[in-house]
Order: sequence, then C-alpha cells, then structure tokens
Amino acid sequence: MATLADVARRAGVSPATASRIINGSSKPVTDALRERVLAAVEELQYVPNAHAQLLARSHRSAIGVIVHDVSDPYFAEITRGLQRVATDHGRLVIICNSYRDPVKELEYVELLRAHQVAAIVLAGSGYHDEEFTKALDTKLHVYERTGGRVAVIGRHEHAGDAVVPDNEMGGYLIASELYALGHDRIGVIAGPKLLTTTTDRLAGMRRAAREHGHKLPARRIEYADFDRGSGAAAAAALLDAEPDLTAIAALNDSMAIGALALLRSRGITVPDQMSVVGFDDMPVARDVTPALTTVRLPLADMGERAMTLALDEHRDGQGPRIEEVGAELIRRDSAGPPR
Amino acid sequence: MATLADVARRAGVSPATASRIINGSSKPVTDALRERVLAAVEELQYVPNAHAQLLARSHRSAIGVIVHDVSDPYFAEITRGLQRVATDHGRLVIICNSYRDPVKELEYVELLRAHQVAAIVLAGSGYHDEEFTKALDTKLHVYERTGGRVAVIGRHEHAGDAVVPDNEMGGYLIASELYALGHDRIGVIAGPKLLTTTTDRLAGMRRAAREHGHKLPARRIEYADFDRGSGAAAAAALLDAEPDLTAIAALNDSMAIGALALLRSRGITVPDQMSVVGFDDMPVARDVTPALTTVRLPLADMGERAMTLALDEHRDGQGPRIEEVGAELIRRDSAGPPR
DNA sequence: GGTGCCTAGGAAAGCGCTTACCTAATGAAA
DNA sequence: TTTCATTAGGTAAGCGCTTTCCTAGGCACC
Repeated sequence: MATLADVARRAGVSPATASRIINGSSKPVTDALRERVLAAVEELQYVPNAHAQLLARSHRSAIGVIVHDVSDPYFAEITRGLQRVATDHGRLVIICNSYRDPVKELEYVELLRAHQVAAIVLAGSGYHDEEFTKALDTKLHVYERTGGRVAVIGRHEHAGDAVVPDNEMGGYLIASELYALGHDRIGVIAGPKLLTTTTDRLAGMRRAAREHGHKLPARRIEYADFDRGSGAAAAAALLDAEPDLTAIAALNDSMAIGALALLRSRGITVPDQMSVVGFDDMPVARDVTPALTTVRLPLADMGERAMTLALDEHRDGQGPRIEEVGAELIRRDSAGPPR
Repeated sequence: MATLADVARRAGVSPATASRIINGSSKPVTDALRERVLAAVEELQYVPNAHAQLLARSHRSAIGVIVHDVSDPYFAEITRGLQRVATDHGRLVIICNSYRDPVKELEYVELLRAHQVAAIVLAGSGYHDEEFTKALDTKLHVYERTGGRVAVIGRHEHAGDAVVPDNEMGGYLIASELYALGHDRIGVIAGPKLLTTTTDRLAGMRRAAREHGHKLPARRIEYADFDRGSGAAAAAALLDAEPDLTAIAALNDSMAIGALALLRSRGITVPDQMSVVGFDDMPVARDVTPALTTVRLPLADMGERAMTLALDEHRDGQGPRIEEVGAELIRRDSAGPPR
C-alpha cells in the first residue's frame, strides 16, 4: 500500500505539503507542486489510510446506529430516514444489527465508542430487564460524558434525546376499531414479552377494552417473535384454544400476514369469518389480500428526526429532548363487522 | 476519553503491560498486575481507540460490502448470508448502499480501501457502461494487488472471485412456463436497461421464445426500476399499448406485485384474465393474492458462498473462481392457461 | 541598501496504540 | 560462588497521518 510518504517522495515534496494538497487545507500551495503531487497520487493509486487520518485529526465524524435488524422492513424504513439526514450532513453511518440481543447491544455501544463515532443512535424497543437497562444506561452516560451524542428511537428509559412513537395509542386505535365494529372476542398476537414495545401496544389495547366494557384475557394473548412464521403459529394456537374468536389483532404487520396465511390455509375467510388487523403499516400491508387494516407509524420520519437530534451539537444542556410521534389508523379490507 | 496511558498510570504499570493485559497477548503477566490494570479499566471505563489499534497492528480484519440497497429484500437476503459467514469468522462487516449509482460504487471501493478492509464484496448487477466498468475493474485490481481480496455477486465482468446466479436460465424458465401454458402475447416488465441483470434475464426469455417459435417484440417490453411503483406504472403502460396481452412477466417480484396491484385496481382477475410471473422468490411472493409464480434464486446461500470466497486466503493464484448457482421455477397461483 | 512583513514550504511533534527488543531479577546448573 | 537460562516487565520505535511552529526567500517601503 502506498503511503503519504511515498507520494511525497515521488513528487519531491515534504509529507506536510502532500497532505495539504491532498485534502485541501487552507494553506496556499503553488500550482506546480500541486500538480506534481496529484500526479504522484494518480500514479501510485494512493488512498489515505482512514485510521491514520482519524487518529491524527482526533475529530469524530461517523455516526453509529444500532438496530435490531436492518433487513426487517420496520428498521429498513427507519434506517432510510437516518441515512438521508446523515448523508445530507456528509456523515458516514455505521449500522449494527443487534438481532434483539441485549448483550450484543451493549457490545456494539462499546464497539462504536472504540470507533470514535460522534453519535450513537439506538433504534428499537427497550427490554424489560432491569439489569440490562441499567448497564446500557451507564454505558450511554459514560459515552455522553466523554462528548458523544446519543439519540434513541422507541424507548424512553434512557437519558439521551429520544423519538418515541405512540405505541400505546396505536394499540388503542386498533382495538377501538375492532370493538367499534362489534367484535368482543379478540385474540391478540403479541410480540416478545421482553420488549417494551409489546407491553405498550398491549396497554393501549387494554385501555380500549376497558372503555368498551371488555377485557383482554390472558388466554387470548399469544406471544410471538414479530415475524411471519411465528405469527402464523400463534394464530394457529389461538384458533385451537379459542375457537369462537371473531377477530385477531397482531402487534405488527409481519405477524398479521402470517396469520392471514394460516387462516387461508384453514379456509377461514377474512374479513367475513375473521377480522385481522396489523400494526406498523409496512409497504406489503397494501399488497396482501385482503389489504391489511393497520396502524401507521411515520418510520422514515422518525429516523430523520432522531438523526437530526443526534447531529445537533447545540444542546444547551437543558435535559433530554423527547419528540413524540403519533400513530394513525389505516382502514383497509381485513377488518369488518363480525358475521 | 481515557487512554491506555491513563489506565497504565493509574495501575502503576507501563503502557506495554497494560496493553498486553487488556487484549490478552501471549506474554505472561502476574495476576497482581493483571487485577490492578483491569480495575483501572473498569474505573475509567476505558475503551481502546479502534483506529489507533488498527493503525498500530496494521492488520486488516473488517470486510466491506457494497450493495445496491440493504433494505431491498433481495439484498437483505444476500446480506444475511454474508453476515452469517463473517460473524462465524469473527469479522466485522461494513455495509455500503450504492443506490445503484456507479459513481457511488467507485467512491465506496475507495472508502473501504481507506478503511483497510481485508476484503470487498460487491453485490448486485453490473452496468452496461464500458467506462465505468473499466474504472471499477482498475480500482479492484489495484486493491487486489495491495493484498485485498475481492468477491462479486451477480456480475461476471470483474476479475475477482464471483458467485453468479443463472439469470439467463431464470428468464428462460418463466418464459417457458408461460409458453407451455399456452400464452403467446406476453408483456415484459424489465428492470433498468443499464443493468446486466436485466439483459441476462431478458436473454433467457428470448431463448425460450425462439424455442417456442415466438418473439419478444420491443413494444411489449417496458423498462422499470425494480420497485413496486414503477412496476405498476409499467403494467399500466403495457396494458394501454397492447390491450390483448394474456400474460405479464416481471423481472423481479416487487414489480410483479406492483403489476398485481394495478390489475386489481382495473378489475382484471389473475390468473383468469391475465397471468403474472415474477422473479427472485422473495418472501412476500407467497403472501400476495394470488400467490406469485416466480423463479427462486438461493440468495442467502449466494451471500454465504461469496463471503467464503472473500475470506479464503489460500488462493493458489490459479485465476478467479466462478461459482454458478442455479435458478428454480416456483409454481404458485398467479399463472394459468389463457382464458 | 537596510528593515520589516508576508508567504510557501519543511521539520517535527504528536494522535493512541502495539511489539520488538532490552534489562533486571530470579533460579538452576556447574 | 560463578555462570547462564529464563522470565516479568519496561523502553522506545514505529503505524500513517495532521498541524503547529519555524525558516528562508521575496517583496515593498523608507
């Protein structure tokens, strides 16, 4: 690998001059030298060593992002928003998938800190795990104290700035919709029990139930993994245990689609024999049949806002900023009155 | 930020000893010192500066991956395979989205080189652009010459090792299926004209057409962008220009789904009034109605194989290794005999 | 022609770490 | 007792770059 010294030698200048020419410092340099150096760069196919540069300038620029899984459409959408803002500011984004593993999340915070990122954005649900939450909080605080910026999406239990979707309201909206349509025996396909997102969405559903004089009995709740396969399995379990259900609410669209697939395989028509609602309004929700009634969260927008918070250096130290974003019911064809 | 020197000072040892303890060198160290150093690390919340480490060891370990867009399910699946193998080998993966922009692709090769990655994996179609292809090839060669490893997925025009899906065969399979069902007026929703993937898949369709004594006239081919929206638009254009089509073949599933949506909006039933086939067999293909007949490419597997090639240091210099992977027709419900 | 000021370019001191090499102390062998 | 391995730990030289500070030359001015 050619180094800056090689380039300088070849051009017959000092490394200092070569450096100044190569990344345009404010120091003026004669055109003759400039050309010689640029020619040397070209001939040697020189690319500066990013680590050496970062070390020498000791100036943080990249942004670290920790998500559960970028290939999950939910996070893909958030990431899109994050990237857009970062790119506008000329910042590089380093993405880490925690695959919903708290331990990995902690490791990644450390890794990003080691890589001297200017900010860490943490997207995805929090965990019901006191010990982990405290550990993460400590790590983030340490990072902030040494000049790092932190922004979280979808969790409120940490100190940094936050963008929090109104999961509770979303749960309230889907449940209210079903009760309003006349359903009262509603099965729920929830997400992992460990996640606060699951709890929050369920809480909203419970509030709607109370308002409509109903309950959400535990036997009508199945916990799954926020993916299609487990959604289908949970739907099967629900149907077997409670054959008289008239509606199924899944706490995300992937699981709702899994449920739809299962119902189809059992010859149960939607929405005639069974209503189904999802959550998140991912793009596919429009393409399944029947098109999914769901709740929309402005995911890309949330990403943009979180990145904006993370990049905003002028924090006048007046405590964490919390931006709440609303949920919106999207009525499509998968929910109707009970037969 | 605490540095190694701080830790050493606090523990009353030299930086060398601290370094050896912190990342377990082979040098033996007394337990007493070890404990003092570890305590200091804990107290100072010390995290080594990754750039300084990388610079000092000048030993490349991370792997760079350039894809068109990770949030596109096609690349998400490939990336999953790449990550799995990389993780197994304890390698960090840096993912870059080129958004199908050749210029960005070149820039990212440079960036990854600057970051001293051990290998670069380039996934996604090649471009019909002589100048760019040559420029990329040069850059990759330079990188290889300085000890970097290169593996590409889905393009054959570069020197490194390659995993190439049989796009031509895939095109042949979907077209053959339609001809066998009795269709002869087939509309094609192609991908961007600039991409070799588009050309290859079309070539396969043309071969099938010839074998069945048909043609694929240019007026029945619409070029779109491999996404849902443009697929729907292309379907509309096709229908308007050629009202007597009996089948539409889209060169990926997203566009096929877009076409399905458009047909539904026009009240055209699938497969009765119109057959539709896709390409790639993304997970959603099963969930749309009717379930999509398509061609499966083992995407995650391709990712695994490419990463394996990239990590394999023992190249005995016997030229690039090319691994071909097959395409498989998946019959579902969206294609049937013409009415 | 001397003084001072501005300028382009170079010398060198780091950035935070790793590691080859050296040293001092210990114990075993003679 | 002397000699020599052997060992734990320290010293210092980089890794490849940036940037501060300095120098030497050129110019205008008196």
